[in-house]
Amino acid sequence: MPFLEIRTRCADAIATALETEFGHRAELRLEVPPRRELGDLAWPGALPLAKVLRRAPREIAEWVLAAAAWPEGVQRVEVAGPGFLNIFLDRPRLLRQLLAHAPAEGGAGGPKTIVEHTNINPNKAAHIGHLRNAVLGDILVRSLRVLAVPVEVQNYIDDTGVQVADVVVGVLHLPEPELAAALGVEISRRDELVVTFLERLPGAEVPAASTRDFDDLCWEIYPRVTARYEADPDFAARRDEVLHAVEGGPGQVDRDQAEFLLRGAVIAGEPYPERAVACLAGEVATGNLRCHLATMARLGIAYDLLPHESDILHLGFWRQAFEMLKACGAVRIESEGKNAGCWVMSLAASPEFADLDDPDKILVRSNGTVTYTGKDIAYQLWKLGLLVGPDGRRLDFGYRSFARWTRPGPALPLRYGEEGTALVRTTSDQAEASPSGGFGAGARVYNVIDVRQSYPQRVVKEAVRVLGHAEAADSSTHFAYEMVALTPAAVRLIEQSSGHRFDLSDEDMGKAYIEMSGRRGIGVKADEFLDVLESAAEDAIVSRLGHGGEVADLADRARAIAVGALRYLMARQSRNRVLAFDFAEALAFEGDTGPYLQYSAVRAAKIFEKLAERRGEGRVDVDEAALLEGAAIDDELWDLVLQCARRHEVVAQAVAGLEFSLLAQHVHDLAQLFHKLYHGHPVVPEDDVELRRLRRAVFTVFVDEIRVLLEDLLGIPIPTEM
RNA sequence: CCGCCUGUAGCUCAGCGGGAAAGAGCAACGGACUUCUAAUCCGUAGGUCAGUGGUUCGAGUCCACUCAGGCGGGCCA
Repeated sequence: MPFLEIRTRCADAIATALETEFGHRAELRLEVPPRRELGDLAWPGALPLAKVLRRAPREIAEWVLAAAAWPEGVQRVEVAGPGFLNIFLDRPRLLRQLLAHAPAEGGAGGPKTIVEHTNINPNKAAHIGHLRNAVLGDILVRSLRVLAVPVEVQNYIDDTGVQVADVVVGVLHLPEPELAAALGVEISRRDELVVTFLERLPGAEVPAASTRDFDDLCWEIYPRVTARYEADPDFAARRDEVLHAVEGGPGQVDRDQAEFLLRGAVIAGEPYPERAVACLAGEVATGNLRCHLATMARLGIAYDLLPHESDILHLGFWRQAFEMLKACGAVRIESEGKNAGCWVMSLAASPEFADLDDPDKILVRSNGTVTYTGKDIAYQLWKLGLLVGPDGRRLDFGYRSFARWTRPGPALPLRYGEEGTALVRTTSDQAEASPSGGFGAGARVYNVIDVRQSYPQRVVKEAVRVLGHAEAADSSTHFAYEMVALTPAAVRLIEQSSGHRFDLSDEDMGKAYIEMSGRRGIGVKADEFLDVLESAAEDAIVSRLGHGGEVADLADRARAIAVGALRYLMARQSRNRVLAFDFAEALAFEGDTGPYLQYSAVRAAKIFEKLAERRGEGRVDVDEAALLEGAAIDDELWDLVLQCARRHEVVAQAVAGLEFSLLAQHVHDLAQLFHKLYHGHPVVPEDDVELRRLRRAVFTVFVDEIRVLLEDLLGIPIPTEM
């Protein structure tokens, strides 16, 4: 990282000069000035020092300039304006250094970091809101990897929750005509409908993504169930029955047996056997999960581990966490009042929660079941390696391979079902050892969860703290982001194309945005939207061809462009603003969009292609780079070089603030600089050998950098052509 | 009632440990394709950075208050 190095050396030089000249010690940081005529690095520190040292700021800057031992690589230093110290770098030198460095060279490294993201309830198809979570989480993972931090990616599966139970209730108890309608089949007896439902489960480990999958089927069933809960209070009792069965677990009952038992119960008119119901719930969760993996694979998003909530329960993780909380007095059972019979964690002692009217959070309900927050505490402790049994050993899951995936490059394509990396799920059998070993026990943990869950996330963190792990609590970060909502125009469009009526009030439709709701079936499914994006990209490619013939890899190109558009859309908006989804805006491929970035990479690659073809020249290698010494690099070329050098700084800042709009902005600026140069600095037609070499050198640095930024960092694939 | 977030061009948004002249894109208008592909580029126009007060050599950025909108404060997650 040549730029980081010279930046640090200049800062050191200034700090040393300040100390010897004025006896002043200070941590200082150099900025990159807004315009190149103001230099490449700047120190504004003389201004605030003026008061302390009782001297004019310009005078201080002059002193520092004269006294500092400027490192090699600094061409000249000036005092400017009211007292800025502007540093100009040796341009050809930095360019040569960049050419000598491997593009993906890492940084600091560090201890293992766990990122938990996606976490979609496995009871229906993913919608575009889930994509925001997954894309932000994935970019965090990629950013950490660019900084050479070892990362483990976990996708938590809430397979024993209410939402999965609701779909099971639908299959077992929704009136036959409604269930048949949701399934899209003729009305028949329930046992046949149950079979039809089970037949729709994915056959493969991870199926090819589509909008007619098992998760889409559940998408139809779920809102019908929630609607019936409201209409028929007795129906809600069914949910409790199912939840109770799920909690007991399926035992040894497998899918075939479950099907047999459920059919038998229908025919005999008897209650459903609990183990069969639990098995059905498990199949629903796993079936949806497999579909979600397929959806995320379209975006190049992969995981290392799928921790299941059922395993946290069955392996007694919660029991152990509960004992730990009791042992340190963090929880107590309420004997009276509104929380009578519940185990609560008191937050009164924590200043963070001082403002709450009711500073208690229920972890165990009066009926003895654990809340989600309770289970999350156990999970968080495990992630941090702090869940320790009475024998002093770390509690751990059993593990089993869930699917295999492969990805030839850093971005697309990601394929499941091929030899490659194992995606592992947890199991309740600790005899099943981890295939790769060593999951969990991260030194730092990020939970990518939407902002509405800030309160329970604070509770989880506080639990870690009161258990005596203040440092671990501080290393636990809730990566909060705002929801994705729909513009009224988008809702109307969905109503038109789907034929569904959401019956929203005029007041709702008058708002700036409308919240999506899986419960009501209001939303844009992820696969649906990706399909629309891909076909729009195909249209754009074809229309730009004129009447030119066929494109061999049309589908691949369209896929890359669709993914680029979507990922950039998610990255460029800062995380704490509601993303109001609008089709017209999301389908734009021009301007400040993913394809704009991709096009810069494609154009750059094309230059080298033509260069090889017409002049037999290629990239500028280290040997040829030596010829660049003393080259006159104009401001425009230099801007691009400098921007290419700033990756580490930008990524580190983005991770520190969890703000990826900074990354988006950085890559956009870089692409913009390139597109401008493209017009004014031709390479192939340039006959001057020296000038051509310089441009080749700058574009060599650019091609490498834009590839890292798009593919490695943002997960945006670069198409062959556009 | 309390807490958090948001308010920047007609629209959608950047602007991040205060720093040099407020930036993109879309929409509007005018220009550039026999060229390394125009998903691009150049130009014009468009702003009391919600408001008021404060801190500072310097505030869109920090502090206080006000206004407007959103989200939380569940034995849902």
